Amino acid sequence: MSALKDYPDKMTAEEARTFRDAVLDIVSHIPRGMVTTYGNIAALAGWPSHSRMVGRTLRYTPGAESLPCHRVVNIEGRTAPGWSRQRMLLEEEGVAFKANGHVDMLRHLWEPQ
DNA sequence: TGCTTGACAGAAG
DNA sequence: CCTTCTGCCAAGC
Repeated sequence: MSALKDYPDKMTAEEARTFRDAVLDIVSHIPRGMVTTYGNIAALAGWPSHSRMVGRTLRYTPGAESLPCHRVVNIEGRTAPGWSRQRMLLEEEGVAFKANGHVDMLRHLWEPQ
């Protein structure tokens, strides 16, 4: 039995560039007052197992600061460790946080069709 | 080449 | 709810 995945398991340099561009494009389309998750972005970009790469891309790609990357949280609604300003930015656009400090995902999760 | 480190996800205790 | 562990995979050392 061949255990083939429905997506490639490793990226070529060119695929990595395509992935990065897709991630940045998706992030740029997140509406005000909404958030999405690393895993969701990775899946939309065509690499479902690369959620960690999404975070890496946003953190280290020059120019990502000009995108609404504060609207990216983990699937539980937790904000990025060591970036307290993220919560501030989200609250400014009306995103509600629960008592446990997580984003209320039921109200603010954005999932494009 | 091999081990460690994460802006993750999910499960376990 | 919180911490820790495992699986994941590119990057750094």
